[in-house]
Amino acid sequence: MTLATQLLDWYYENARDLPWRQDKDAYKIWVSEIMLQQTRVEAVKGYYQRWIDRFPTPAVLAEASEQEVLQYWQGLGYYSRARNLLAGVREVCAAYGGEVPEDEQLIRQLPGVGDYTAGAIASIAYNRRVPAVDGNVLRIFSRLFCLESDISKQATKREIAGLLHRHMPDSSPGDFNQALMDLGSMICIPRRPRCQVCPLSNLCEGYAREVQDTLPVRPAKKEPVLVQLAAGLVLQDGKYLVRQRPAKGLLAGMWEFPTVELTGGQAADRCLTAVLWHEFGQEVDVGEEQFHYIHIFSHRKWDISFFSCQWLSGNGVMKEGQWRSLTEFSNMPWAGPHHKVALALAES
DNA sequence: AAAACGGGGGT
DNA sequence: ACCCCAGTTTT
Repeated sequence: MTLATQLLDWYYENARDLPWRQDKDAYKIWVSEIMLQQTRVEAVKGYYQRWIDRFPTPAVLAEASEQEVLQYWQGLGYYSRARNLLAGVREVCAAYGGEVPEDEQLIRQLPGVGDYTAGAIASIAYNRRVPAVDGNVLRIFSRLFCLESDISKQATKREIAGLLHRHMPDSSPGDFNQALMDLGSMICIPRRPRCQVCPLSNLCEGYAREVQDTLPVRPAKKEPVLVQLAAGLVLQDGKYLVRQRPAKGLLAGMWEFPTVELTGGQAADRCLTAVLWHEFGQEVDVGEEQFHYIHIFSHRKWDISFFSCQWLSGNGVMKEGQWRSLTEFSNMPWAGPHHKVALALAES
């Protein structure tokens, strides 16, 4: 019995039934792999089905507008993935006749496709014997071989890619890679791995040494930065002032209620008034603070106050931004969870 | 080599 | 609260 045999035997008995495992269509595998980058399986399922219903083939997606594509991505995060996927699909239609190339190196050239995703697509859709090193593989192999090097380091990833490649079977390399995903999801989980029911426990050096709970070794976490924002719900004639974020950076291209970063502890209402005047050339009457909302993600912490505003004089010229009803705004790709909250507030 | 990039679910 | 996820791109 080899590692691959033991793993595949377990996989064929215990494989998860996932929407993107219905067939081996390379485009569908591609879509699923992009959605799954840094995103949980449970979160992806609904988005994937909706996406395939609307964009069933590369040709259909290539014809769609970026705004609509972003809308279908709304809430999934990392929006550059959607842009890259759209650009990549257009490239496939233009350069490869709408068929995803079979060669891993060519797949790797597509925007948004890194080493992992190229390996996953090539192995799953085209049965190529290429490794796909993701967080699951790093965790599983660091335990299997008791590797104590930092898995965020490039050298560690290369080492594990080599080990993985050595252990891949000649047949069903795609199943092998997917089996590692399922093992990492159900058995070799980050905390308190279920070694008692693991099909590879007899091969696992980490388990033998009883150090599986200390692996893998990750980099020390960094302190989040606090960013204080004030957001305005500026109303005129039943429509709210919204603007589009810059094409690069945080939440690129997403629509939002106007916000202003508060530095040095200024009063939020005065600061918001000044920015609205500066950006949109008109005076507003900032009302009472509505509530306070805090959102945290990996490296930043947003502390946001919302204000309701009345648009005053009608003389100024709006330099940027648009007026939208709440319904219209809801149908645009909008930024972040704080605007979900703002929408709920505005609707109440 | 390190930072930037979202959001959600598990514990 | 904290962890961390089917990672890639930019700096």
